[in-house]
Parts: sequence; C-alpha cells; structure tokens
Amino acid sequence: MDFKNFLNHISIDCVVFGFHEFDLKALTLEMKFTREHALPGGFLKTDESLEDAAKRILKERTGLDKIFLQQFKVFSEPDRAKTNAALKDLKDSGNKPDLHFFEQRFLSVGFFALVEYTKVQPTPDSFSTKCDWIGVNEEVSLILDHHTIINEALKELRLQLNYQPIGLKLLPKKFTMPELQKLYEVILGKELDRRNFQRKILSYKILTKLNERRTGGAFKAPFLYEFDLKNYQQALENGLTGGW
Amino acid sequence: MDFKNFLNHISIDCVVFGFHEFDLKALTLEMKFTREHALPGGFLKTDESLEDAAKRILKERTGLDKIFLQQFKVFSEPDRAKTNAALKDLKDSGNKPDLHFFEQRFLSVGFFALVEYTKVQPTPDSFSTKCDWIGVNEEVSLILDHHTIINEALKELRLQLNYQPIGLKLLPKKFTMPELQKLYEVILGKELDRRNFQRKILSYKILTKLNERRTGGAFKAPFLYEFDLKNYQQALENGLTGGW
DNA sequence: AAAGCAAGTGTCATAAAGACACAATAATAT
DNA sequence: ATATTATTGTGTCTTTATGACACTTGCTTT
Repeated sequence: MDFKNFLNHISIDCVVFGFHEFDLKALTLEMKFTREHALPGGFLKTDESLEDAAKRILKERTGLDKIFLQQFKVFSEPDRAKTNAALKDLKDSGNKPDLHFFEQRFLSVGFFALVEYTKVQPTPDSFSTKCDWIGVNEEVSLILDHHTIINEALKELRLQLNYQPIGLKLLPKKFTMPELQKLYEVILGKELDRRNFQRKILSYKILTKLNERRTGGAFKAPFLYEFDLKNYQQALENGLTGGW
Repeated sequence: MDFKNFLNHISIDCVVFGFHEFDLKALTLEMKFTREHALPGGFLKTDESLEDAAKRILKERTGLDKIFLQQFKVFSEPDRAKTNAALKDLKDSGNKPDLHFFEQRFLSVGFFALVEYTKVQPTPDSFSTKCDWIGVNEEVSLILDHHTIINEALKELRLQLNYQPIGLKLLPKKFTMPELQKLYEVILGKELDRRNFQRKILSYKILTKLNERRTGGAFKAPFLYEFDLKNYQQALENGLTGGW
C-alpha cells in the first residue's frame, strides 16, 4: 500500500448496519494482533469526495456496489488516538515505511451505511483476520473511539427514521410485519404495540401486502409485504408524520 | 498569520443564524477585493478539536463566548474550490508566503450556530471589509459552495427543530408569541395557524407567560414569554412530539 | 371617537394514538 | 388424529391531537 495518494489527517469510518435474526448488527473487522474489533474504514484519495471514498471502502469490505450511505459526524478530538491499538498491529506487521502516515493525527468522518444483511460478503482487509457482524448492543472491545462512533450512528439512525428509507435498505425485498416492527423497535430502543404499529405503518400506504406467507417458522405464518417504492419515497420527502 | 500550526486540508465554515425583524439571518463577511460574501470560517490548529476551533473562530467574528454550535456536514467535493475567489483576495493582498496553504484542497466542516442577534458584534477578518447579516433567502453572491452550505444548514435546522433548543438560542430572553411563531414559520418555510400554534406550543409547558406586554408596536400589545429552561430541556430529550 | 388591525380566547369536527379483546392458524406435542 | 401453543390477523373503544374557523379585546392611528 502506498499512502502518498491519500490526504493527510483525514480518515473515514463506516458503521454498516444490517438486520438479521431480529437484531441490528454492525460490520466489524477483527485486528490481526490485538484481536480488537474495528469499524471498516480507510483514507481519502487526493481527488475523491468523502462519499466516493466511503463507497470504495465499503465495496472492498462487502462486495456491494450501490450502498446507501450518509455521513453523520466528524470525530476530531485531538486525543482520540491516544491509545492506538491499530498502530501496534501495524508495527507488528512490519509495515515500517507507512508508519509516519499512521502516526499523524486523524479526523475521522463517520458514515453510516444501510445494507441487506444477506447480500454482504464480509471481507477482511490487510490488518485484520476476520470481518464479521456484531450486535449493536453486544459488548465487544473496539479500537479508538469506535464504540462512540457506533452509538452516534445509532442516534442518527433514530433521528432519521422518518426521513430516510431505512426499512427499505435494511430489509430483504419481501418481509413480514413482525420483522418490520422489530426493526423499528430495535432502532428506537423501545417496544411498540403490534396492532397500533401495523395500523400506523399501513396508513402511510408505503407497503404492498402480498398473497404470500412466510412459512417454516413456528406458529401462524405471517403475510409478506414489499415496499411501494414510489409511495415510500414520496412519503419520506415530508417525513412520515408523527412519532413512534 | 502563520499557518504552520494549522492542519492541512481542513477548514471550517460556520452558518451563524440570528433572528431579527421577523426574519432569519446569517452572518457573512464581505471580501475586500471581490466584494463577494463568505461565511465566517477558519482552520484547525494541530491540537484542537473542530468544536473548539469553531468556537475560537466565532468568538473572533461575534465577540460571543458560549455559542450554541453543531457540526452538520463535511463539504468534500474535490472541485468545490475550482473558482476560488478568496484566492484572488489573498493574492491581491500580497500575502505570498501563505499562498501554498490556501491553494491546497480543503474539506470544509460545516457548523451551524444559533445566536441572539442583538448580542453579536459583527467583526470582519483580515480578508474582509465588512461583517454583516444577510437574510437567508436574500440573493447574495457567495464564494465557493457557501450558498450550498447555508441551504444544508437550513435543512438541518428544520430537521432538528424538535430536538434542539432552537427558539431558546435564537430569541431574546423575553419574546412574544407572534415572534416565536414567525421563527418557526421561517425555519419551516410555511405559514402556521396562529391559534393552533399557540395551543400546541403551550401544551409542551416549555413557556412561562409573563405579566408584561411588548408595547410600542402598532396595535394590541402582545404578552411576553420566557422559556422554562428545565421543562424545555426535558421536553427536547425525547423530542417535541408531532409535526408542524 | 371611530377605524383598523393584530392579539387573546374558544368551539367544533375530524384524525391520530393508546389500550385492549378475540378469533384464526401453522407447527409441535400427545 | 387431536390438542396445545404461541403467534398472527383483525376490530373496538376511549382519549388526545389536529385543523379549520369565529368572536372579542385592546393598542395605535386618523
């Protein structure tokens, strides 16, 4: 890796959200030596925008091309890298010529991404052995301020629930009402009444009920739904009204 | 000015919102030579956080110390400085040694600030002759992408209206109901029903009605209100419910 | 003293939200 | 086969919030 094409002082960290088994997950890398987890991230090339860089980085980690992405905050505390465990990984990897690049101060631009869990091919980078999902509330040791970054991303997600196509991007094409509800619950951090949730979400006319059910699970098979893209987009323009 | 204590590639631009004569204003500088307007901005010292830098910058432009500030977006398009009028100002000012610093690519971190209009002492910097307010919808020629930055700040303001103490920070300590309503209207970009607005805002219990009226204006003198700090803060934690 | 207009207050109809009850059904246990 | 179990589908009732609008009050101007 050659770092002369990258801008100094600027890094990117991505919180890639996925939804699986009724739980909200984030994609992380496990560092080779310290075994700590890290968010997928990288640096900014001299001729690219932050958004393009994040896309490039996530393409490498997930195999996905058209990822829903949004920057949400820059993490700029001067001492955020005080105990930079990643540096140890770098040193142990014997990557001497690049140490100067890594030792500088970085402002990290936080992005969150919304992906369909099953479409992702988690792929480690050269500093990590594994790339895998963690539950967003799971207790995992993360490098630097990455724990903070995840929490801030979650806050942002909550704030944007009525303005971004969050369900659309996180769920598979066909999904059940309980799945959609659980997604809302885990993002909001609170339980919702099943019947009132259904009434409200249906009132927006953003769902199409299919003549299919999800069988195989225990108990009564729930109907499948799809998003009505046109109506969903339109409804989001003014924000889905009211709170949850 | 010496730029060796500043980080390369990173700048800060602030949209300082103020509310005056029933209109939302932003603070701008008028450049010495090009006469274009620019947002107050600056650079990041090697040992400072973005938030501290923005505070330092705004202290210089407004005289104010404890400003409500929030970063909202990084502007990173590689060609955002293609026609950098500010550079012309610099060249004309004969500031040769610093040209290298200014000619590099900058990512600008956008902040918005909320201030009490009357408390601000607009103070130009070394590149500008004037520091003054413009109406946010006024047609003014702004350098670079500063027009975009203002618009994005406005969007963010709208989004956060129910989550941040926007009224509190923009209005004087005592204010009338019509003033508060107009503030909401100008932020939302639409008119609200006077009576329904009052009913709703009062239902949050975040206002204290005073036994005073604002006299001097034409027609019936409206009552003055103050924010109830405790209740306001608390209400914002979960967000004021419902839409406007 | 009257006019003009904004501010103060209230009412009614409709819509949304919250709480809850009961029937239907797919897999599992007997 | 049949009963069991846990979940899903659907509906009702009450309370609260919203939207539309009318009338009165009071400060300043003419």
